[in-house]
Amino acid sequence: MVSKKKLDYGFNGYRSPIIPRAPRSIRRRGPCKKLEEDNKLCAFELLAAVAGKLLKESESSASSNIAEGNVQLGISEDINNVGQSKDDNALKSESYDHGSCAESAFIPEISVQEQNLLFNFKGLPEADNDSVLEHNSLHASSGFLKKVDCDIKLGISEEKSTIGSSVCVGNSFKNELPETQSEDDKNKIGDFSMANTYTVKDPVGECDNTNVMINSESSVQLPLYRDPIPGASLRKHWNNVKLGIRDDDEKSFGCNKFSTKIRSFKPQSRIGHRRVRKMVASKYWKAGPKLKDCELYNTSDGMKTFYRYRKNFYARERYQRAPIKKRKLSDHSFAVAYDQEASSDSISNLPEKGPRTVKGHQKAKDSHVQFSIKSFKVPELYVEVPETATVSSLKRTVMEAVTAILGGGLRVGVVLQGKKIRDDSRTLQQAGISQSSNLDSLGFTLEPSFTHVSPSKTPKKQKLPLLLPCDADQQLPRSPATPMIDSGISNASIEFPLATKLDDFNDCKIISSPKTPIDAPIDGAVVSDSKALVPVSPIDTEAHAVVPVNSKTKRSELSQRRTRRPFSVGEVEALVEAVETLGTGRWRDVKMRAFENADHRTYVDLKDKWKTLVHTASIAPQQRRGEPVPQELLDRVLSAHSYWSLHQSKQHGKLPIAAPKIVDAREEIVGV
DNA sequence: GTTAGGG
DNA sequence: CCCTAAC
Repeated sequence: MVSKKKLDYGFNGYRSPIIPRAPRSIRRRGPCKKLEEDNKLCAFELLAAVAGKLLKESESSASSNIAEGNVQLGISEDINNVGQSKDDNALKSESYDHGSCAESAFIPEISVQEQNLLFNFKGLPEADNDSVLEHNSLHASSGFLKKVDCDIKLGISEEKSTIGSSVCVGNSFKNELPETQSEDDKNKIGDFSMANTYTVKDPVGECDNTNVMINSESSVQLPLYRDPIPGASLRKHWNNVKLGIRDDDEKSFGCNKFSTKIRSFKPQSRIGHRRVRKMVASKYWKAGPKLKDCELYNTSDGMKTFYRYRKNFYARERYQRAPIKKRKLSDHSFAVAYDQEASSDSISNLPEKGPRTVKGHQKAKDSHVQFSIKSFKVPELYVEVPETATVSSLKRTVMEAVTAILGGGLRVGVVLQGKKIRDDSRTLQQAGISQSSNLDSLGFTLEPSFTHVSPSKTPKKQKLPLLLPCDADQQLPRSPATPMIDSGISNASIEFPLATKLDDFNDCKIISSPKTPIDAPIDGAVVSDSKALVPVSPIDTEAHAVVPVNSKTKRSELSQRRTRRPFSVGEVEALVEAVETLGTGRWRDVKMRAFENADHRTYVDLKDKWKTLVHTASIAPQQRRGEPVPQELLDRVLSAHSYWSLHQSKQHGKLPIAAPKIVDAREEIVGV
């Protein structure tokens, strides 16, 4: 075997050849397998079926009592939970086992360590202070039949000494289910309620200070696609994300307002219906008229993104054969645990306050404005599961999709009057955010910070630290957020509650109202019929502002271009080394050999790098840019390149080219 | 899933 | 780096 022979390729001596594996080209290649897709059922259909059924059945029940019932259910349930360990407080997946809303998944519960959970419901003492607890199902329901809003506020007030930022996570859902409802449905709804509710022991007590609890009108949404019309889009979103201001007159309707807003900005629409109809053949779905209107975001870009995710899922699965444990919602993963800093920086709104970029920086006496973010809408997710998959499997799949999005890294952006506030060090005052000014124009955005989904195949490999605490043991599709990108909250473990709102169901209808004319175009643009659903992409406000109307930088989507990670000299060397040995055309092997642990370097990257190296080596040094690569390496690049060009690495397991410089020293030896 | 190349 | 065709 030639492989064992030592070949002298240069003056530098031998290099023990490595026995390369047969080139992939001659390795067996399985026939195309591509039907998984065919065999898979659109998860939506499944979900839709459930939802549709639910709705259908509920069409005959009265909703008014639902409202009340909800609250009660919620409360009772919650009460039981209160006092339990935080783990117990954590979301229970079971909580949403019932009635799934295809449209969105909500993670109703919240588990915040050591936090105070405030469940506002009618009757909640709002007096002792200025806190304004708005919304509330009961209030709302009384005023608006059929609407039930349960808001949960998580008051994170760490001894007033800290920022006392409180994030109120409200999961408001409205049941606009018509008339009556079967017992079953009630139960379902009840479940939602329960899930959504988390209660409170000491309602306002904790807020008993000068803090003003701002109504959580804030809603942050990750739009699936970018709105072609910048301004419009922005406005849309921002408006929805405004901070609630205490308003006694309206306190009871906070939720309603909120929901309305949310609806208003759903891009959606008609196309959505169409799409749904197409996608979901389910009779149930059809049976659920209300659902019809649910919007489905869909764009080719989004789909792409999705596929990207999916790819990852697959990849992960492949490497982590171990069953993916259903993630326990209980761990802080999805808990609405906002890092203090993060929350304070991006979520809280303090009227008059000094610098507050640092936790604990505040004076206790500062008055705070607390506002809650009712929910973060989870971008549309698209999952596919075989018809034969188990429900559990479906759940897991959805969970993974969600996790991929949330876990991929999100950061919060603050937008004020259409402008993104980037300077994190500025105080709210400096940034122009004060209660007296334009809270209405204040908005928050969720931006994906995961620039790439790491194709990491080595689960064991440790991920970047900035991930959530629970990250370690989680192999779920979570990509290490790129640190650089994560500037804002890199060290924070922020978890956005997924919220699945019943709200969405109802929204559907309301949504249909031609909210933003601008939506139209969008809809029109949506053509893809494929069932992909996808994670939405957050809008890049900045881009919006600047991009011309047609601009549709696909990049702005979720599928952001990975951050550039220039190869270091060391990497180049490793690459050269590997290629010298393995030859070109075997990038996967090169990857394994030299970049096994570099999750961010895919074999494609290596291939590309090699390509550029060859180019670089071919051009005059003056024309080269970037970190200079030692000429020596470039020489080796050329040598190896020419060598392997002559000896197709594919033909036989070739020998490595050992010596730099003198490449063709003895090519013939390689034969055989 | 990999490769090879164009973009 | 991305995207894709081709394998």
